Amino acid sequence: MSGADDIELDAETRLASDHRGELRLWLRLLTCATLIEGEVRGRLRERFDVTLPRFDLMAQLEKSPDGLTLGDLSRRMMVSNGNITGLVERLVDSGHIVRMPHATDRRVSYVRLTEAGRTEFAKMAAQHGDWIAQMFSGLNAEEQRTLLRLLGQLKQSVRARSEPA
Amino acid sequence: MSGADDIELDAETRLASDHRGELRLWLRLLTCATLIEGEVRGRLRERFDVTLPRFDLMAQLEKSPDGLTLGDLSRRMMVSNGNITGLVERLVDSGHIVRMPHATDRRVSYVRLTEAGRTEFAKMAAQHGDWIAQMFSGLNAEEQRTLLRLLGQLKQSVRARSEPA
DNA sequence: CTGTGGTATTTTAGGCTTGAAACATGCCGG
DNA sequence: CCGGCATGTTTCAAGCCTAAAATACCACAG
Repeated sequence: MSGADDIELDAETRLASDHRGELRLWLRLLTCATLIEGEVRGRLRERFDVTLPRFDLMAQLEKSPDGLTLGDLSRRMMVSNGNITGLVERLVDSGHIVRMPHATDRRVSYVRLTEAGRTEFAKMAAQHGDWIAQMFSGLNAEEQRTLLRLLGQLKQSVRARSEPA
Repeated sequence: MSGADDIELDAETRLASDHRGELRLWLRLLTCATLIEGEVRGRLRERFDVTLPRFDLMAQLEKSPDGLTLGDLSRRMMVSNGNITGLVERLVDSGHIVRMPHATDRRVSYVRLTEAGRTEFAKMAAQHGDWIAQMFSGLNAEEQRTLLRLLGQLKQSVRARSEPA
């Protein structure tokens, strides 16, 4: 690909390869994500002395009371396998989660919240929801719906053009 | 703003503290950012053997031909000071950028692209623009405008509710 | 001058993250 | 049974990132 006969400047000012609009949009999206993430990270650390990746992992487990394998976690959190190994190790050390062997397949290890982990997570999640809601409160219900829809489209668009697996 | 009379009609299903909609929106925003970032990171590594943070730093310098201080970089890239120190060190080692002392203030150090750095960056930036444009191509011009506007609102909303400095 | 408070950068300790290679098992055709 | 390929997890080296403390310097009041 990239053939691009961008030699000719089409119409008047805009070259065939002028992607400023999309770059601007991407930059703004990234700024929003970075701002929100930074805010959440700081508050979790201050008020609960927990890191964002740990919180995210616990959130995944909360949604799956029967436990998840490390591979499940890796896919759902969209991070590498090796990353999960370390995260799980630290959360086991702190008593928030436990490992359980798979009944028959000795390769896989399930992981789930402990009682203490679930209790702790519930407190954090409640606050977390409030923080997020507050940060999005500058958009009314319809604007939120529109944003959700457009981001859904974007997600599909990105997926379609990245890993056509 | 924020008024949100969510009292009405939450009689049965929706509690006052139900922030599922906002959480869903945040999750989707984060997914989009993660997907795009991962895609860009992978391609930069494969085709140019460069990391995303290095690319980002060079992009900032490209926009400021007269150079930037480490503090400028830290603020614009929204990362910590210490992070910039290490990033700059590696980019100096690889010959992409150079440090220049401030004329009178010996605390500050300016940094700018070398000729080689600028040339290398130009190649990367052209590709980068194409990748981004392609990933956003599932949205038409109007949808992109709307998304840009809503993200702008979100950005303001987050800023207003985080650091009222 | 000289202390005092502020700004720019670096250092430090710890944790997160990746991609690739190594391990450990499971599965299956022959 | 057994070799070979696939799958799940860990290890490894390198780099990214943060918050906080330390360092270096400037400016300015006295």
